[in-house]
Amino acid sequence: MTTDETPVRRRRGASMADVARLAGVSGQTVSRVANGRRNVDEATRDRVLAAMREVGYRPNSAARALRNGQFRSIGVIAFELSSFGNTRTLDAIAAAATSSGYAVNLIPVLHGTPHDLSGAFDRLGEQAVDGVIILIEAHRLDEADVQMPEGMPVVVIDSNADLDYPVVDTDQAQGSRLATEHLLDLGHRTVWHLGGPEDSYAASRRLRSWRQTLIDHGCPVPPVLTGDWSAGSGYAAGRKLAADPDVTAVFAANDQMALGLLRALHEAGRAVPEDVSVVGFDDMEEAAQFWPPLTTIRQFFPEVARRSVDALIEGIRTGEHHHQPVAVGTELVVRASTAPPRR
Amino acid sequence: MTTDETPVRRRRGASMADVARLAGVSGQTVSRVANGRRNVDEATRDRVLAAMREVGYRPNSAARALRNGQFRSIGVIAFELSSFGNTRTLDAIAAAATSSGYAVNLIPVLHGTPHDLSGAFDRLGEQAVDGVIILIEAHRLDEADVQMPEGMPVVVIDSNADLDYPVVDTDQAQGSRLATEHLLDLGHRTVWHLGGPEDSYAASRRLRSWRQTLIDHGCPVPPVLTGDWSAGSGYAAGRKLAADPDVTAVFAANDQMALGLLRALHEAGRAVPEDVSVVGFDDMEEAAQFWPPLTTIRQFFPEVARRSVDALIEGIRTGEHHHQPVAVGTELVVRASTAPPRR
DNA sequence: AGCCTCCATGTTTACGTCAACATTTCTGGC
DNA sequence: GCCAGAAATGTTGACGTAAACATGGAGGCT
Repeated sequence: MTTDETPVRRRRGASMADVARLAGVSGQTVSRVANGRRNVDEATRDRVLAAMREVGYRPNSAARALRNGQFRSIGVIAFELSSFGNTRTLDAIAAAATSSGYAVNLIPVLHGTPHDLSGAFDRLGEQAVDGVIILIEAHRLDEADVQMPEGMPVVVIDSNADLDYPVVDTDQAQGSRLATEHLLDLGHRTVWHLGGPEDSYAASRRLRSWRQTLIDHGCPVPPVLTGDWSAGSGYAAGRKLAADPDVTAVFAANDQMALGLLRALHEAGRAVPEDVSVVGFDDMEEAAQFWPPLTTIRQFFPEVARRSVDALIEGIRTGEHHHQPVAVGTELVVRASTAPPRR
Repeated sequence: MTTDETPVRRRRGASMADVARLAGVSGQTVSRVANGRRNVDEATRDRVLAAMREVGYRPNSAARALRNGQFRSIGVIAFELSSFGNTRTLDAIAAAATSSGYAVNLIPVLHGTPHDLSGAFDRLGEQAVDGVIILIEAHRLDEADVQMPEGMPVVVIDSNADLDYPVVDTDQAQGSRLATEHLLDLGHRTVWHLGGPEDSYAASRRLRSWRQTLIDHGCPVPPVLTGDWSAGSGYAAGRKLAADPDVTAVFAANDQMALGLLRALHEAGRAVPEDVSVVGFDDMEEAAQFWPPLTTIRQFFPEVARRSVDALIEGIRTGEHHHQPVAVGTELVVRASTAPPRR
């Protein structure tokens, strides 16, 4: 597997020893300056700083990591970023990690089969990371017969609280309830649901909460249509919904599917929101520019990311983790795609 | 800056020495097995492999990096991933890098101000990376007074060939020409342009090529509207375009702005494509589900990423780089948003 | 037999950093 | 002016790995 003889080229930057020689001090003093220790004489510090600048000194993170047993880096395991939510979350994780002084290692899972997933975890053991955030539907972890390197702190962003790892996620149930109740409050007799893939916990949470909300309000529970998060699948499902004159309100499990749904409704000549009201989930940036602008449930990705990173760093520092799942609330954003039903 | 005394917890995994002891060989033999060298006796290798499994040995990448002077990791410097293109590119870079045995370090630039940018590059010197792919509009690099750590291989994904670094990018000019000619071929008298931000090279390339194409075909060149890539800015510009009855064909510099444009046209009661034809750029996944489905220019992000990663690894290996810019072609995808003009 | 070669394996060492401990220099009190 | 104690600075060694070099034994050739 690793048999190729790579022609290696050493990058040879200035080391502490070089700086020390130039500044006429010991390497240890350079180390102290580099780490902002205060027990260094002002004049000495300046001399060292000048020397650093002169030789273009950069700390060698490999040596530092070896010495300290820490990389100050966290790994993020994710499928293709194509999904809007994952992208936003990753972005926010990177920001949060950076502000906490951690680097981010992106560990892609190339094809999503259990085999590839295991591959990602195998590689993980060799990755220069102190901990891992998993951005993958948890059920796939089971499938993949995954073995985390022993002692590797982990945080999972997912709604499955059964896991053996700390879990952070958007409060899917609350968001789903907000969406459904918004439509009921407008006077719709009931709300149809265009759900995400069955094997997604996020999707099943949204579905379950939608159903429960209908039951709580004494509304009939229509059959569920299922998509795969993509706009294309939303369109396919939308064609069926558009053909049914009973449908006056639909809650799509994400904005992308809602987009496809809108297209299907337009195509069928059903006006939104006059004939059919539509609510999405995510509040992706484009949702405000859909036609019509989409009422949706806003997720707070930065908050999810912040909490995940903090929990992970806590785990890295202390070696323990809180199994208390964290749920981040959502917010209803009302736009033009919802209105009372036509009488 | 780095004065906090962090309570450090060592992660202590099995090392080569542990494996060696258990297998009754020297550390060097373990190293040979770990690296797939073939000059190890079959029986010995098996013994070592068994010992590795028993103690759960994982190579320590810090030690390896220190020893070899290489991290087998590349950095990707990017602004917020919000832009669709960057996300796709990052995703593809991660895939390409992984398949080449390199890890990916995501280095976010938090706010996009010159100050933050310098921060990213300062940190860069300490990052555990062998090279860097820059996913930032190149002109910002100038603004930021950026100093790459000496000898750090760099590849820039951008259309500015004036840079001192190897450049890889989509062939903006070719794509722009495709879009414009498609509309002219349909019989439109001329094509309006909704451009990206002025300080973006990609945007200015698309704009220049659009203008040149019109000139080549002897068409009048209408005034340019300028957005900031966002769907919202597309909407704002779209309101102006929608108010002008002369406008029958618009080429938007990306799909997101095209989405906002479509909304503005709908709102103004101008039918697409009957009254106005619209072409976008990118072919984001949702474009096929816009209303109407959007004719657009498809970019091949995986190709761009592959080329970038290859060029970077080449630079890492050899220490030299080819200044030959790489331009990846595009493809016209015709959908329902374009049609001949109404006569 | 004597010698040379090839191959598996072992030993030493350096990569750059920083904790721990050792030493030197300064400060102030009497 | 002397000494205790604090502050600044130096020395040593270890983190885990792998290249370079060293060793030793098996087999082939004359």
